[in-house]
Amino acid sequence: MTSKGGIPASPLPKADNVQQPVSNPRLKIACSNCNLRELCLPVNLSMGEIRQLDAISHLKRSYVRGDYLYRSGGKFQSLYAIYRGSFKTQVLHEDGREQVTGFQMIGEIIGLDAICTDHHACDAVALENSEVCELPFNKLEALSRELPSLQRHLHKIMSREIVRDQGIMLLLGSMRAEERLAVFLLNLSQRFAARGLSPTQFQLRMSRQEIGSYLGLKLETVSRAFSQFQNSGLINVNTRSVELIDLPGLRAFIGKQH
Amino acid sequence: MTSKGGIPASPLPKADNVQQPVSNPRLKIACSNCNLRELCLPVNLSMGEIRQLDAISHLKRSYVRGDYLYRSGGKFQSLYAIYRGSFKTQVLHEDGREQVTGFQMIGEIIGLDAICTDHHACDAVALENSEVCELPFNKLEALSRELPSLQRHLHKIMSREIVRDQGIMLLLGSMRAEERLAVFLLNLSQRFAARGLSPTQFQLRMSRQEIGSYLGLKLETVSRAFSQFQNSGLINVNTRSVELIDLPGLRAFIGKQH
DNA sequence: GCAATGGTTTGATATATGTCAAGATTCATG
DNA sequence: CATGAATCTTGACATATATCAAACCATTGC
Repeated sequence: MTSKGGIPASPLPKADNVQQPVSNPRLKIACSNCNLRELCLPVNLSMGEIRQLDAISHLKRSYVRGDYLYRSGGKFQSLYAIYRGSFKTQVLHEDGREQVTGFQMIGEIIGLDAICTDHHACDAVALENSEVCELPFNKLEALSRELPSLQRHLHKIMSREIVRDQGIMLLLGSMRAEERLAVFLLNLSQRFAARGLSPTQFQLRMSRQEIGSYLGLKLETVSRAFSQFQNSGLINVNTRSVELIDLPGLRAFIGKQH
Repeated sequence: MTSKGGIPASPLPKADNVQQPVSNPRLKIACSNCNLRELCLPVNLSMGEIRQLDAISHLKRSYVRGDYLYRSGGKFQSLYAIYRGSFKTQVLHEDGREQVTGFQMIGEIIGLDAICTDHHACDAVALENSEVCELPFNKLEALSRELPSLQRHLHKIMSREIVRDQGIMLLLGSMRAEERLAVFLLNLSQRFAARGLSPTQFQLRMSRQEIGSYLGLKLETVSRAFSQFQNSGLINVNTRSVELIDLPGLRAFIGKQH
């Protein structure tokens, strides 16, 4: 989701990874070295505990834009921690309608929707070149019975997802088009900031159509709202590159009448 | 949520509840004797395990319409299993906007949104005379480390909430007013059926305004949609008492153009 | 049983967003 | 570098839902 695709290109110590073939030192890196606090699993865990978690996880192959990480209806095996790149999740309705339910970036956990039925309830599609850490759920559950802090963290991640969804309900149910876009941009900004990236300048990894689907708007409406913000001097936008010029102004815009 | 207020008036064996002052036999009753399968906690648990769960839970006092079970920002202590009656949950935005995020009925678990921050992210308000079982979350977590089936069940409940929310996003993001109401009515119908109540005749416990808030519509639009369904012969509606005359017709209505 | 209150229905009108269409820009590919 | 395919922007117009308003109905408390 950064202009160069994910985390800074700090070299990954592949050579260290010898005595544990399944182990994945990248999980640790993705999660402890990137200002990700609270976003990924190993928070509040000791190094020993992180090693245990490492031992059950493994890095999956790369995905390019459009690749499916999983599909709705597919058998649930694992959660995935995004290690590089970004994904969208979308739900499908029988009648062909589809709705983007979220955009996930580095450090975020994906796949929680599948636990309740043992089958995925949505698609997860790569928005760019991406990699994930696979976390087999059975092993994760077993380990979290051993490690109360991991257990609590897993619960928090699920709860956070519920709260996030409630925020989107509020957005979809009671905000006007431009407010929705402002919320969207400010949320991206905040998430980039949490990753040590610029909160004011970034590349969008998704199309107007995908943003529209997420925000409950048509792509033309999204485009017009971008132009409107540009004309108001709140942002600079050129197709997918965005600069937030007036963050307080954007915040103040939400909730205003007209 | 039933016309007479929740579960059938089977007598509650209060007298049995002597040797364990904190114990709550009602949890068992609410969850194993009411066709609630999968809705409440003790599913897939042995009687011994249910007893352990009973031991950590206790019945809270009654609530009347308008009473708060908890408020946004309040300290998180417990989850609540609805034992009688029904609640709504609502999120509040700084600017005064509020949005109903769900209506919960007997057997459903409420409070999951609070885990991630240790503070409630929404209000829970009684829609009628109601009672809940309080489940102190620390104890629930400790017990679920002991009982893998309880652990899995807790995860499923959280995951189900995520999936439910995604369904509402789809509804809010891409359905027309009448479709939204049809989805709402069919969802109520299915939940009543799961409780052994009539799927076609029931009393609404919430106002047009509350339905509208949940569905992202104004109360007048909700009222018009009800009238429209009545005129089409799909339902009979008189203020808050509803009869679904043509369930297949209602289902077919969703996704239709115009 | 009546008044008062809050909730519901229905109508007339306004408005935000959707729809359709054309042109411009960007991106991918050979 | 040239070509074609996506994607994005902008305009004109259509439409679903919101807004405002009035009447109606149901429930509560006296």
